[in-house]
Amino acid sequence: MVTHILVTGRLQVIKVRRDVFQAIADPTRRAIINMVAYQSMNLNTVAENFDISRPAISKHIKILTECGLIVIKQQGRERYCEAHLQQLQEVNEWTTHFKTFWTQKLDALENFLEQDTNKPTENK
Amino acid sequence: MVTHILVTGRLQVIKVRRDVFQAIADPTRRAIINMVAYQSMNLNTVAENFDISRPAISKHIKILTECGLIVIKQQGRERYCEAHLQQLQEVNEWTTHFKTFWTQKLDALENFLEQDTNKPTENK
DNA sequence: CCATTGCGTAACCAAATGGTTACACATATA
DNA sequence: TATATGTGTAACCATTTGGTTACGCAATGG
Repeated sequence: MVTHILVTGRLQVIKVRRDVFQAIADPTRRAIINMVAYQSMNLNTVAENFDISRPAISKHIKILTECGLIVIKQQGRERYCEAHLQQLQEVNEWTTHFKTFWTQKLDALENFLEQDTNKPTENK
Repeated sequence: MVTHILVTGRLQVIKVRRDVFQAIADPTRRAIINMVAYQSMNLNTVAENFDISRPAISKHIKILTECGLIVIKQQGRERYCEAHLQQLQEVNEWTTHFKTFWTQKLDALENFLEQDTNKPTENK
């Protein structure tokens, strides 16, 4: 079911059928994205880079297409995976809101914290 | 099992037992993060803002603590959820790598795409 | 001291996830 | 035309996920 409709740039309508946060939760899918980001690649070539079976990769790619991160271009019997990573903007913006948490080292919160982390009391 | 050990700022060691990408995949957990980011809140108060049960929220918060995004401060019988969002840096950086995908509107790829999206042929 | 509040957790459950093997089928290719 | 290649998908499976209710227990407050 369509959960979002976003219009990017020039009337390019992308129907998102799946939460992009959930799509990138899986490490294999992130690896696929890294792999095809700057070089389109057919499905079998992608699959050869992993230990899991070709159908498993096929499923992952299907999920990525469902949220628009990958677009398939059929070419003869081959299907090329093209990265369309505009959807990652949502993730980038959400995390950017919290950028102060890792850029400001010594805000009041961390000062407070350091009081109990001075002694690195540890667990197992 | 500990999957990462990161040292931030001043010898503050965070043991990450869970992938942060997976932790933020759930919309409820993202809502919790938004809620406590700038104002610590005890668990029951967090739970009151959701339709799901208090134990369900408790589980979500446990997951968030397992990847270091939230730290619990016990205060009497109450447990305050404090946001420690440094881990989101990993997500922010990964998505930032692909920023050109949504900032450069007219790279060769999109030009090509517009050829087939000019007519918004549609599906349901 | 007793009731209430705030919380963790166990036990349970349905659905989603991530993998597999087996098969079908269209496109290349010899 | 026969075979090999590239791929989707069905059927199946174990595990994980996200929720519930029920219970226990320490801290608070009357």
